[in-house]
Amino acid sequence: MASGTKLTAKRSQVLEGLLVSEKAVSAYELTDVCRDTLGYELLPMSVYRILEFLENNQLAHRLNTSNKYIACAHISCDHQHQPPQFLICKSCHKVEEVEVPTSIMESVVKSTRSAGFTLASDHLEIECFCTDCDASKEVE
Amino acid sequence: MASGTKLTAKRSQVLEGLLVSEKAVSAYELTDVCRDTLGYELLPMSVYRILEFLENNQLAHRLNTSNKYIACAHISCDHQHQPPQFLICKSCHKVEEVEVPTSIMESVVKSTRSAGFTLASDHLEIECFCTDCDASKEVE
DNA sequence: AAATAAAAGTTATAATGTAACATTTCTTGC
DNA sequence: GCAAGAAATGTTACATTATAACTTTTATTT
Repeated sequence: MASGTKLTAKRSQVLEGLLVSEKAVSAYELTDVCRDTLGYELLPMSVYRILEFLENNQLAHRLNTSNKYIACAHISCDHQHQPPQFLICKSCHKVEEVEVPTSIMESVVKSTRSAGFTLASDHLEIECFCTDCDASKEVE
Repeated sequence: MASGTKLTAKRSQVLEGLLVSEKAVSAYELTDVCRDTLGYELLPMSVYRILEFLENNQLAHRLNTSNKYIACAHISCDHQHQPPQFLICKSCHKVEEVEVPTSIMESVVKSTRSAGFTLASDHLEIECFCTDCDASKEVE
């Protein structure tokens, strides 16, 4: 845990909510999960604040593509990882976290630099359909 | 233009609004631009609908990362392009549209497939800081 | 011109996110 | 231990983004 901060009871509750969700959830959905499934009373404002804390401490990721949150897949690891690449199902919000190959990351950084930009995100988000949702689409 | 649909006056107005904006704008911001800069009266609901149309007809892109919209850089082209990669300044919302190298796209598709997902998006979004905003950050 | 389809208007409301300030809880130096 | 300050959380209000449902207008087709 970084920078003199603490994983308080409330913060643990929100993290627990993320972990039991098993998919990306919005702050409001997470508030519901905490109350309905876990019995924790939290207001959305608190959930937002706590999510920000979890993000800053590498315990959760915010998926900008869908305005949802997910627990980091490497909470219990003590070693460094490559930047994550999130495969996000647009339909059911299931998320797979895979590592971005170094070669890709280099290429992205390169094209970013040559356009006069510097990278601001620690991950890539890819919008997908998972096997289940893809199959159900084909039946249409 | 695809599928028997028409670029009506209103749709042209919204596209014009996107073009004069020169950065990514939200549907509500675009409503303001259309009224204040161009003199077109449009309600946000109409703007949303028209943006959806423009997107379906490759005239605009929705940036999921920031819930904003931008005109396609290749409106007047008649040839096919590689999938675009958007470099989006988190601070001022300036957007650079560059082509995704084939090698990267292949790698992304590959890692997507091997995780059991299929690609659902026609572009990549990269969160960045542009030169101006990056510089102003360093001064802090 | 009547029937139909497409587009746009209108109203209401849902969902997502943040600002500002109050209160409570936790540290820390004494 | 306790007072002072810092950190966390509670609370209220509101801003922003987005969509649902229905009506009216405009365009197309026969």
